[in-house]
Amino acid sequence: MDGALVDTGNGAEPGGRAAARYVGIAAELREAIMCGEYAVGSQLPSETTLATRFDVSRGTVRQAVALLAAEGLVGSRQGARRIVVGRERSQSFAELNSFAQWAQAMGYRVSGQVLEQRRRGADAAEAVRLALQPGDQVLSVLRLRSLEGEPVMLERTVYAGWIAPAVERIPPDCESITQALYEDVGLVFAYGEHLIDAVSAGVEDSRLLVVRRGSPLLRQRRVTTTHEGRPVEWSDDRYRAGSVTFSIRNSVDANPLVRQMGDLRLMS
Amino acid sequence: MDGALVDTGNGAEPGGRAAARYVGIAAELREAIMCGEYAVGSQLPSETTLATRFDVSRGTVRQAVALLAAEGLVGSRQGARRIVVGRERSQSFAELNSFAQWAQAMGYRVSGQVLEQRRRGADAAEAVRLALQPGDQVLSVLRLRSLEGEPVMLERTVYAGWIAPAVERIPPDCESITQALYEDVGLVFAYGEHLIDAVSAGVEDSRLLVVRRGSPLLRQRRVTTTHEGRPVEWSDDRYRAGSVTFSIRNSVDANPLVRQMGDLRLMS
DNA sequence: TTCACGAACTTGTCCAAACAAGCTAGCCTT
DNA sequence: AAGGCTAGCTTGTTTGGACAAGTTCGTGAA
Repeated sequence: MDGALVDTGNGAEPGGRAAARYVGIAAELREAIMCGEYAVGSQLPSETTLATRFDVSRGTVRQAVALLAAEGLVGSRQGARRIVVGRERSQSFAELNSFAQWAQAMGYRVSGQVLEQRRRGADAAEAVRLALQPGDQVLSVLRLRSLEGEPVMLERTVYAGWIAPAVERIPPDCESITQALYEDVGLVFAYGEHLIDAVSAGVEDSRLLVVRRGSPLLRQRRVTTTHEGRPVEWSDDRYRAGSVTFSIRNSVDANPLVRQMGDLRLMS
Repeated sequence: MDGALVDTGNGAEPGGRAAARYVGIAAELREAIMCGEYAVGSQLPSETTLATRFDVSRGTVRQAVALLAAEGLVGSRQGARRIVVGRERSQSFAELNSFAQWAQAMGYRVSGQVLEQRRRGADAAEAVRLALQPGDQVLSVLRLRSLEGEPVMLERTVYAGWIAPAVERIPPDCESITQALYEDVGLVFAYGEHLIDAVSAGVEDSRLLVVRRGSPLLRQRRVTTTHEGRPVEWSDDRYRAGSVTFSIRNSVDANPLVRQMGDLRLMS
């Protein structure tokens, strides 16, 4: 018996085939929507129809359309046919997390440069974010990212000590840190939490991004964790105004985004 | 026979009971997570265990945890037990769409004031966003929203002509337009698409929000549509820096947010 | 003509079962 | 003691069926 011991190494090779049937069905439907075969505002075929067409059970069709719903492409109400609500697709997690992977997917020329890198002890706030003890060793990195040669983003990242050696092995002009860490030590950035707001450019910001002091920057602060929930990095990324826009599609019963209160005391 | 003709008007009464079993199970698990019963980073019981405990099939348990996964509370990998990755919950769609409903849920005193309101013809861009013909009648509204008495957001909204009469019936100091439209004509804002970036305060912005000209504002542009996919409004909301932060939780295989390219030509 | 009713359709919820695929921990060999 | 292997656990995928609940639209009555 058995017979299947092939290679237990890892099943997550890039470009690997997606075995699941419903993923394929979702892809076909997505393609049809993006091609305009199903216009925005129009109805999708019923689940039963699709089940027959693809020769699967209704459950499998439901998984496929659930995927599209999560991407914000289709909406549904009980009793009524599903409708198409959008055309562009939300891309993968990598886009939010890796500047390079996003830019490359969009076909832009991207570059990055480490300006500063040093080990130090974690302060109280960093310790909380990274689930460390205050004073534990962390690696602090300042990186400037450019698109088409123009500096567009300044990245201040703090890595947890346990991943620091791998980060230090990365060449200073590496484009995609995410990818480098995956290839080097197999680290996968699996979960992320992101805070987005607007701030004015400080002295360092304005000098490196080549903008006037006090000019608006879009700030994305994020914590990234592994599959096991272990925090890897805490980062403060600042984009030049106009260089990047975040986009969210949501529906009445599926909403990933939350507004949070700032500190009113700091405002007056 | 039958007997259920109560009111066919709408089935979405606030506070209505959620019949679905899996919603209740999700609520119980969510509660346990937020109470710290399952710590961040720890494992959830297995699906089989939960199925036994709640006396339902595994499929139902899977629906419940899928809900939690969509909220960003738990993560999972095939073969390994599900883990808790976060504690705060993403709230409902209303939060992203309705300033008032968000603020009220957070317990803040919120107010709003219409500063300007007039009908006019839609320009080309508006026509596209609202699925109208250029020149079709729209209602343009300028609203100032305040939190705890402080002006924090300036809202420039364009409503499609067909909803304009209902909007005009709303009193100028109404707190929640979303709620007013629901109560008046039963309109439900079902889907939304949002673009988030940073801009400098213009002349009008700076005067009304009481900030210096050129100071950073967080901008949220959005299109909202009905259940049927019909666009209702197109809005440009600008928040004082520091007053509001957007927050997103995502995972490697569920990501609602997309970064978009700005126009590099406008930057130099 | 208008409105209420109901039949047909469609999505939502739930179950029970089976197998595939990945993970973990403990056992056993080296 | 270190390391490889396997058994058992756990999540992922899929099927087929059943009923509930909401929508749509045509028919028939007022």
